Amino acid sequence: MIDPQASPPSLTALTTYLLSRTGKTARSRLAARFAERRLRLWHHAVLAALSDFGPHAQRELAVRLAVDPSDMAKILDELAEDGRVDRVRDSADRRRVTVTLTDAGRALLAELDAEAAAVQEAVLEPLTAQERAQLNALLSKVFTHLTGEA
Amino acid sequence: MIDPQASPPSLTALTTYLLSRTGKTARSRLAARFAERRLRLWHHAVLAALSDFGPHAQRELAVRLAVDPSDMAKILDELAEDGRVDRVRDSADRRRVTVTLTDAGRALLAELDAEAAAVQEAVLEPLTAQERAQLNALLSKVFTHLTGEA
DNA sequence: ACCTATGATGGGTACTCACCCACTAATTTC
DNA sequence: GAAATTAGTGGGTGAGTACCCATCATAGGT
Repeated sequence: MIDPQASPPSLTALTTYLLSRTGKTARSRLAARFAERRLRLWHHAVLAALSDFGPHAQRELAVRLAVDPSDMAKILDELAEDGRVDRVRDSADRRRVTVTLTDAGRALLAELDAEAAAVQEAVLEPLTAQERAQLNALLSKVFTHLTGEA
Repeated sequence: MIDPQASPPSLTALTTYLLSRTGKTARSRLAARFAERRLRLWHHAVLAALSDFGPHAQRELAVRLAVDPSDMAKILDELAEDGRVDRVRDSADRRRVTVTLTDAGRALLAELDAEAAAVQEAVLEPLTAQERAQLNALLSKVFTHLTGEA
């Protein structure tokens, strides 16, 4: 019987391969948890953006998260349906819709954050607190480099 | 104007978020390079597995790389069409097909490895050699933990 | 020899995801 | 005030992916 887990060493030697694989499992694990609530990762990102930056016009949200405005509308539909966000027409510019986080939205965000933390705990389990800090610092460098160069 | 690069801090604080994002860009960059050759990442993985472990029966390859046997057949179709692998019926068990890397396959693998190295160089550019070694060691721990627990 | 199990293959399906176009309403420009 | 621009929305499309099933040839068990 062949061990399915044994990936080719010439691949596991690549840091980007490890990055890709571990990132993928982390994302899919969280996505699976969210799916039980009929939510996707974008819902979490939108709630987080609203919490971090305050109310947004829809288009601003879409630009910030690099999502198609049309898709953002659909995501907000679902969040608004459950009362997680409020959408109110801007009285100054009646084309715009200002999106605000509701209390229910804040509550949901806290739950989703907890889910994310739980997944992270499971993924980073073999690392000490020091190593986790190291990893985060290294990845932050890479991330800002990647997002900054585009 | 809103900066599209500015992700919510509460997300970038999550190591798994950074893991997911950086892994995704690394993978998609390499996939884009491979696509120019009409290849996908699986082609690289298959060639690497054949190089690292030697000839395989098709099913063994599929199990090892966790790919559906049906999909493996299609991948090998494409590699065989360009003469990158040889597929010969096993004379002992004529159901099995033994897949072997050809010289042309080895040559292609070298090129794909170079592409992967180039992408990795671009992604990890801001890190020193020491930091890269650290990152690789940390990710290796996480990776073996994740693949081992399933 | 018969029955069951296995390897390879072809074909098709379901699902996600990013993307794009058309349309309406409202605003700005000239 | 007519024309051009912008915000939001609905609808649809195409690529990519992971499955799943049916089939055929071959082996192995009894």
